[in-house]
Amino acid sequence: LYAILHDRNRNIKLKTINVTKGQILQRSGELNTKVFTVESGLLRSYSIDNKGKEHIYMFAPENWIITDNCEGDIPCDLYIDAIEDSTITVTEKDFTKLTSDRKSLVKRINVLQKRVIMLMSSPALERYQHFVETYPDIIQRVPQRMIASYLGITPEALSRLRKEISKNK
Amino acid sequence: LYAILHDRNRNIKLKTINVTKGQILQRSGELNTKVFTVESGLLRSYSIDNKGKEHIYMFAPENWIITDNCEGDIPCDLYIDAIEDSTITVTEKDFTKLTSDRKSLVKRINVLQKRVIMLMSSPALERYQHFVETYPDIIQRVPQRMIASYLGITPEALSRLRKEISKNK
DNA sequence: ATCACTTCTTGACCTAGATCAATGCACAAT
DNA sequence: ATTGTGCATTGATCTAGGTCAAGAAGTGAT
Repeated sequence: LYAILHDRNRNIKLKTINVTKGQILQRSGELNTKVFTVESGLLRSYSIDNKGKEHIYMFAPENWIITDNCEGDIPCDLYIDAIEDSTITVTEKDFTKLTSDRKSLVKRINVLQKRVIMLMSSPALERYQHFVETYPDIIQRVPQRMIASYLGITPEALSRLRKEISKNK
Repeated sequence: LYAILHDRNRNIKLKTINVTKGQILQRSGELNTKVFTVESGLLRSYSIDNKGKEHIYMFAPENWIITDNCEGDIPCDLYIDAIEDSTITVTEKDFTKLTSDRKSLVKRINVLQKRVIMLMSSPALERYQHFVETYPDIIQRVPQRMIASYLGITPEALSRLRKEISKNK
């Protein structure tokens, strides 16, 4: 499928690239028309608030799609970079119109819904436990401060939470 | 279009109903296969945490679609009820597979993305101001405690924020 | 081996927002 | 008119988590 569309040369760029840990693929403020599909490795997207603090919006391990979900001509909010050396496929957003199906969009909305609900209604401890259960693999692969950032707390707070948990066992 | 599909009688129920203020359309824990399209009026979806506290997930004024975004056989997390007397169209989720287009899903993801980022990185005051700018009409139509719930704070906190704002003007 | 760099931890203190409780206020029902 | 009933406000206090600062412990580069 990819090949066919590529051959027809419909203004579609589709390439597989290798990125190294730390490499930034996308910056806040840029116009973004790219969607990244992770073949191997781990990416993340994050915003930086007006105090300069990072807030991780999403982790993208193997087989995830990651992008800043913004309209074509509006500068986007998120940075995207590689947490591990990764191999990724880069597609234009308008190409994903053809491929990314309803199902995966709905799935993404599901995840976001849970996220919003958790952020509003659960204390940090529960958010952490939920994260551990839901993404046990990611825990192993990223530094704790990133987990903290994803959970919306400071690394210090997470450290104390974990201490508390290990004490109560 | 509706009429045609309806006529063909493909297991699709599509009806327009009137609901009165306070009427509950959907409860957490139920299996939900419905999508509500608001013709007129105002609905909301919300979760109730384990302390019994409501957290508004979404407001749906005219022309919005509201549903619990959960898989077919998984009990859902959200309640949906009417804040105003409303006229709504009820469709089955599998019907929306045919109609709800990519564009509206993507739009929804946009809104959620902003929401998550705001929840994590902005203090209550900024979230409130952002809400006022983004949904000026809704402010007029719902009690403050619901705005507070949407923002993830208590009514008391919102009251004090507003006091602060009016003082500084 | 050591220096630089980053992560994690711990302690002391601070603050945004929560909680609890009382009061005032509007408006609907009798 | 008056008695609810729910909403908004205000005050007093409390707490989860933030901030700041200082170690400890791991990791890589020279």
